[in-house]
Amino acid sequence: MSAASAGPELSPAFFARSVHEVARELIGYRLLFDRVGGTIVETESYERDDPACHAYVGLTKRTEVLFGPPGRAYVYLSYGIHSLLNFVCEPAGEAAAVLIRALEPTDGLGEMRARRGPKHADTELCNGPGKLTEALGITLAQNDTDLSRPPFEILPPPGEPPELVASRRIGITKATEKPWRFSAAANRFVSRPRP
DNA sequence: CCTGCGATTTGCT
DNA sequence: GCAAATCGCAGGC
Repeated sequence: MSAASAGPELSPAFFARSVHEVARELIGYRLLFDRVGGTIVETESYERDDPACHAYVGLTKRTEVLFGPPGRAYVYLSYGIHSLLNFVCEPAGEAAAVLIRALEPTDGLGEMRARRGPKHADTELCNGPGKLTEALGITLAQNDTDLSRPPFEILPPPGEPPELVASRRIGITKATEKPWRFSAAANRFVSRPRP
């Protein structure tokens, strides 16, 4: 366990370490956006020297957020449709991020259904990186914004963090062998069953 | 239960 | 010009 959280507020220093460490520790934390959100149950880590990471190509207009200071949101458009939320990690000049892949909804289920559609079961509201941003109302407007300030709120687990499972990352074609997908064991809100 | 496909935009080659 | 860190729906078993 690391640390450092004196108050309920999560400081940028939390993100200024190994992206894989942060990705593991985030499981069990609560993520809220405008008071809507839930417990993080699935993450993936991407590092600079990683062919699957956007920063692999170096510094461009798109990746400058990744090369910037830790503790910011990196939001980009996937398949022209979905906004995917990442937390920028490691000191400025490095380039790494944690992709938030699934939440167990705890707050604002009504608003989530208003955005996602009324017929979704609880387990289908936030069980995917594109689904959770839609449920929370996160868009490209949040790219390069500060995670330690409203409307973002990231809170440590109230008790013991859940047991972790590491497996291969999903939906990528490069560096698929890396075990950098982390999820809460036996949790029904993950995006897909683990191997 | 599972597999296949279209949607729709951006960023880099 | 095309691949992409996805999703929902259709259709088959």
